[in-house]
Amino acid sequence: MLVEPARAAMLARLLDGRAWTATELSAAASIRPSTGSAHLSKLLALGWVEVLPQGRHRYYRLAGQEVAAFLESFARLAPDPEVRTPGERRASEALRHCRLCYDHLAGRVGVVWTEGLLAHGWLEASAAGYTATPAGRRGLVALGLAGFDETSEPVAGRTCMDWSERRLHIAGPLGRDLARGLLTLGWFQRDPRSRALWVTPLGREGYRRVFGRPLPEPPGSDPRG
Amino acid sequence: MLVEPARAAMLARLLDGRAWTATELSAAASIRPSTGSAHLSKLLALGWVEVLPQGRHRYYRLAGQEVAAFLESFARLAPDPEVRTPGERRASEALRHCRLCYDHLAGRVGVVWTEGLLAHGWLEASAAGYTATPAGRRGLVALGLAGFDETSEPVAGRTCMDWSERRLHIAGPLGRDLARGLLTLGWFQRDPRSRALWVTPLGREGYRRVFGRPLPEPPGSDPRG
DNA sequence: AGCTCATTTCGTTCCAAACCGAAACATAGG
DNA sequence: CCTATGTTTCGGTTTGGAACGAAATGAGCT
Repeated sequence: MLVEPARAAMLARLLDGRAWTATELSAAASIRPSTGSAHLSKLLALGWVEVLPQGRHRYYRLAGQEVAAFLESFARLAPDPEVRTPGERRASEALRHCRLCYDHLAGRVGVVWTEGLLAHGWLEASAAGYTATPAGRRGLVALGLAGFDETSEPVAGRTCMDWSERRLHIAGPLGRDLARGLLTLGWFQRDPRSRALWVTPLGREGYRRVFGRPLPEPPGSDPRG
Repeated sequence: MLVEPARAAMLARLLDGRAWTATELSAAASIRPSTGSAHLSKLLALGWVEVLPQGRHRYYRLAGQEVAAFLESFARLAPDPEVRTPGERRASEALRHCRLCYDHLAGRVGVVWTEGLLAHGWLEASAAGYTATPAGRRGLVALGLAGFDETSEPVAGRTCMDWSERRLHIAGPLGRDLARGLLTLGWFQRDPRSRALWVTPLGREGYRRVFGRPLPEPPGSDPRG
């Protein structure tokens, strides 16, 4: 059941790709830990989440990309939850602008990054999705990203349909490595309370340097250059 | 809710891409029409199905390819429903062998058709999925398929992940036209009670003629040549 | 108009499951 | 050991919604 509010809230929390404790997930769903535990054991039985016991904590995370992709595709179909307060509006807008879709960039920024890489010849469309070109590997390594050097395996990625933009963006191993690298580089910063990502000044400047044009600003932001 | 048995049965029935009356769908779910009507109005409110009133009948069908793709991806994640009786086993095996996934071929046969067309150079992988090559268009037209002549729009298709085979196959407009054409040609025949497709002798012979090798038989079938 | 049949609406019953609090269990740390 | 904390299990309450039958609605047919 996906429309069950408590489970939906827990799964939404897990969609940032991180592992969360049972108590944290229960809090995210505004229910008591005992109730949350029951939900988590159901999700565990379904095989949608997996658990990593660490000491007295039990960290839950999504069981894999397939589950994440399924949940994202559900978000694309489900009617937008009602947005009432200004705070909710801001949060929703932040998600549409840039977020983690399990392990890769999504939202407006994820899409323009993907399309920029394609236009730049750093990414190539293949049967199943995307592949990094030799020029792209060199370029990414030059930016300081690890895991794209020539000696390693050919890095492939699949496509992922964005529920907010309704356009394709890069996912799969390639998308994951790219997002990881850009986070490590400090071009993006995680919102600790959601799966939204904030573009740092470093990231904005880096995008302009690589692609020769400014990164789109989130609507409603201060329109200074 | 997708695990609700009645709704799941109705949606499974609709996954063959056809439109069904409220009574037929209720029967497929083994519930009374009044109960079925309540479910259908919920699905309607969600935007997952749409209704086409015709006389005193109201024909329901899936609201589009996105919904169908979502339901198929759910089937890929959900644990296989328990198969008990020999009849259920036969039905399940028929679905795995060849079925309609909303509007295009799926199952083993859908996958080998796709891979055959690719190997043959009639289909080409592109960014978003597949495109028919000029040679492919000529070949398909020569087989008697409509809608692939050179003068018409370039026919593009997207990929669809098969829940039973876990391999990609051709969907989208191209996949739809291909399935329609092959049905019209009499190479496949619909099972009136499910979304299974039966390969006719014509279809078996046609496949061998085009691809130079026999179509895989469903396991457990009579192994005569 | 009167009949039939498909569908929906309404009223009601009933069960599954969502929820909580208390208690049990497990692990970390003093 | 003993305590503090995170998690699950257990009982019990409550509620949402899935189900049915009866009646209302609406479209075709004669």
